[in-house]
Amino acid sequence: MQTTDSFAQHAAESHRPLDPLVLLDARAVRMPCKRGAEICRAGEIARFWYRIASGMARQCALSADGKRQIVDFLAPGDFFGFSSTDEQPFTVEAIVAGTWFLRYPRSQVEQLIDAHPRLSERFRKLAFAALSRMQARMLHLGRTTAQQKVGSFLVEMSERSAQSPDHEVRLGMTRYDIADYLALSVETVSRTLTEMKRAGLIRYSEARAIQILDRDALEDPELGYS
Amino acid sequence: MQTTDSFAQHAAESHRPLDPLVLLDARAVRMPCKRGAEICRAGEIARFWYRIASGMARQCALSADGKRQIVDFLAPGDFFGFSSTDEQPFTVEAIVAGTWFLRYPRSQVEQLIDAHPRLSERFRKLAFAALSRMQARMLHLGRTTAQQKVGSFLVEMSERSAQSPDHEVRLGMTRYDIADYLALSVETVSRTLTEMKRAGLIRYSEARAIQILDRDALEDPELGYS
DNA sequence: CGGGGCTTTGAGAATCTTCAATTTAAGTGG
DNA sequence: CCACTTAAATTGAAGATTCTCAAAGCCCCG
Repeated sequence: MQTTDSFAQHAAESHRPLDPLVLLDARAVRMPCKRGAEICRAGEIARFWYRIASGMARQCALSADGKRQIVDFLAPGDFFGFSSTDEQPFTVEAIVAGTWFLRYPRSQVEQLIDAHPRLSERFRKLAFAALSRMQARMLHLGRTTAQQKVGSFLVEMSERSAQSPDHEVRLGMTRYDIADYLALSVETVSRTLTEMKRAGLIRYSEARAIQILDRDALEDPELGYS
Repeated sequence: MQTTDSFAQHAAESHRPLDPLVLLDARAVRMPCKRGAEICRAGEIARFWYRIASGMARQCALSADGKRQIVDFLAPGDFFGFSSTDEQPFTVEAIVAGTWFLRYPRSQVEQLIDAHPRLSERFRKLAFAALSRMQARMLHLGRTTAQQKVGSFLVEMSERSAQSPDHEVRLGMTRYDIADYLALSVETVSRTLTEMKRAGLIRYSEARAIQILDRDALEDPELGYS
């Protein structure tokens, strides 16, 4: 259901003698980047497709009036840089130190896709999955209260990241990024998290690493605080 | 940039002797549906792809707790029903009388796509475009104030619909649908529209047909009312 | 012409934002 | 490695916006 699954899928299907994704990875360049560094910029010619190898990144859009807004967070395994035109639609920036990404030359990838129907299907479904995920996210952002927004955000992030046994979510991004993404003020995000901590729904390992104690209450605040 | 363009693209490229989309349309069944009727339902086996021929529809998601939310409005030309799994991800319902849609058998379409790389590319880009549009919409929904949400919604709808010379937008959907979509209360939507009317930014032809008088002010409320 | 859904308007309560200040964490250079 | 500098997170209080509850008017359709 998520692009994050792509690594798992890859592993699961590796018994196939000739998985075309291997051909694709042979064309990729693996690159590091620092916290805050730009991986690609909106408006540039889209000569590459990308995938996060490790770390985390934010995908930003620029509105007409020049304001930047985060439209997605990218975790290891996530592809990005797709465009229906020749222009990169979004800017992507690393948000944690030690972020690595893979860069695929678009022209070569498209040639490969044309030659391998299975690869074509794979990428079509990749795009469909990204689309579903994006629409599913609108469910979260479309929530009305800060409690609901932050709660479903935490649950979403925990589902996207590899589940650690203690339900810890390593967020990586700052409160400012979360606020931007959820269309809330930083103060409200902070206050809401504090409130959830007080109510026993979450626990802090660090400011950016949170343990989920009551998942159901996060998804539906009615249950948590009466 | 929008899936709405697909008809225009089709026309523009019709000089080609064998546009593969023609092959695809030959497999389609054209079907009418009444206002409120369900075209497809979330959770069903995804045996078809669909396209709106005329009228308008709403795409709804069901959250875990059973609440329905509108994640997109579909206009003539828009494809839908894509899934990365075998399940239909969303429910789609007609919202105006006289809505017609096209239904494409998925298995046949996928066979055609495998056989025609150009068609494959077309659908890949279709999915990418839908993705961009979805993310662009998050810019709108991510706005903080009701003024900004409703304003950018009107502008978006006017851009998606065929531009009439007097900048009239035929919305089709009710205030309830708009409120659901923008995560606002019906009353706030109504009050905001009334306020915009008073400020001279819009004019009503009917309740669901609105003329845009000051597009810039709608996109950036700072300009409109000081 | 009656009914039901849709739209609008009002007023009070709840929520969120803004402005301001403090505390905590992180990064830098000596 | 520590002191220093800057960024991030938290908390408080006042003001603005939005939501909820309630009711009235409108309009299409049968």
